[in-house]
Amino acid sequence: MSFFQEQAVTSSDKTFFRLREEIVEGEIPAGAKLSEVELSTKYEVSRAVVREAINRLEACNIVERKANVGARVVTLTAEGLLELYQIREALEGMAARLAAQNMPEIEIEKLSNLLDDQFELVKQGQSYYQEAGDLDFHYRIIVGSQNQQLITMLSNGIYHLARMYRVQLGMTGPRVTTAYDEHKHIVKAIANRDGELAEILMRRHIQYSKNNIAVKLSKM
Amino acid sequence: MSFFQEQAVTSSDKTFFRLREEIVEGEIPAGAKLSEVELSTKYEVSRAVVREAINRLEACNIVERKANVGARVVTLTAEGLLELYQIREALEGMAARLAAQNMPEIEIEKLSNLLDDQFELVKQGQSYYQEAGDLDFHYRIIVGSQNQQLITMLSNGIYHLARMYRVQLGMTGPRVTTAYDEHKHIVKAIANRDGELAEILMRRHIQYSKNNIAVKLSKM
DNA sequence: TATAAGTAAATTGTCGACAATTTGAGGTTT
DNA sequence: AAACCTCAAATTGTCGACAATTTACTTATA
Repeated sequence: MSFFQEQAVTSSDKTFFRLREEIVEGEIPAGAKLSEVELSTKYEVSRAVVREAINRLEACNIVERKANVGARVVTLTAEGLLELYQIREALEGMAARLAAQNMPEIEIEKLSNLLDDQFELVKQGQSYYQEAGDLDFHYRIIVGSQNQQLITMLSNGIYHLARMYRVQLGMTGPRVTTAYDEHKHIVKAIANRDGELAEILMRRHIQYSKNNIAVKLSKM
Repeated sequence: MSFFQEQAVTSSDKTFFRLREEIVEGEIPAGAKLSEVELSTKYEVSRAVVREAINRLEACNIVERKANVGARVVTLTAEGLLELYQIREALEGMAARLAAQNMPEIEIEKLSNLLDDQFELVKQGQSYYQEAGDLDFHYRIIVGSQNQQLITMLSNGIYHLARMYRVQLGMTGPRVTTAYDEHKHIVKAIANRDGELAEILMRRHIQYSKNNIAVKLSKM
């Protein structure tokens, strides 16, 4: 499930990862107060490491903090989710464009093979998409952009937040049907080194996801 | 010079702002080690405060930190600067598109008037651009997007880093000549509520800046 | 001499205690 | 009853000290 494995070396790292996991997966609900003393007793670490972990979560836009008052898990709104998808559209569109320029042939081939494998599952009736496969696809293209800052931005920031939104709004496992073909076309454009087309297709792909989510949200 | 004024309430805030200023403006040079004890004596605060400030700088991508070793100011490379401009192109392009959808008429008018004022200066021979005016222009469009996460991302993260690059690579006060016209056209597209054109023009505008910088870099 | 092992100094990571600020309850005044 | 103080409890912000780790120097050995 985790590609880019981050490894915890300090106690703060562990606390940060654990806290992020609990928030993203919904154990700690949206809007919840994060009490430093409470968490430090729960995790059996000092307040200082909890503080540092919370600071990092704030940097990820997962919690909001007010001076002298405290930190709360961000409250999720439909607008916030749509905003996030607009950002993803811009950044991942650019990633696809850059991947068409920079991604090594061998990586493109591996990505193509990955899709073929997934296609086998589709034929066998296993519903495309598992979320993991989708994540893997997007992540490989991001890495393929070879823009280090873009990679950091998307893997550290956006994805956890996006997953958090989906979990908390009850829309894990997005649309199953057409995404496979869209992925296919994107890879083809990258293989053809057609950056402009790759960007257009990726942006449209993300727009579809966004619309799909917007529809679900409007039924709530 | 500072639009979105952030106000420091805690001691950590002050230390963070001050440290960021010193780094961005080059008083603390690229690659410099940030010793916690040294800074805490220099600023006359505790190490905890300095630590928190450094953590925040890390979140802004202004310093890099290795566990049990310490934090250093990021070393600036030409590739890094170009990477940053690719990200700006994607995000600010999207911002322009959204501004065309969402920016209130009154704000568009104020932006247009701002450019007219600046045009007076150009006629009087005062070289367009001061950096401040350029920043103001871009910032207003970003805010006009009304995408809160995009606004946060660009104002907190990207801009300080971009300025830091320009200062340290000795390219403050970018190209003077054509930028005014480009700004004019972008505002016109926004006023016409033509998001697609606004995005294209903004992206091209940033590409020009990037190319301009790339040329300067190649002469070094 | 070059390499390796060992040790001391310096730096970061973690902790518990104290200071400053906010919050809420209770009482007072209009 | 509503608005406004007062004060205590709780929470966050800051601090100095100790623990763990890295770094650099010294010494030993091939």
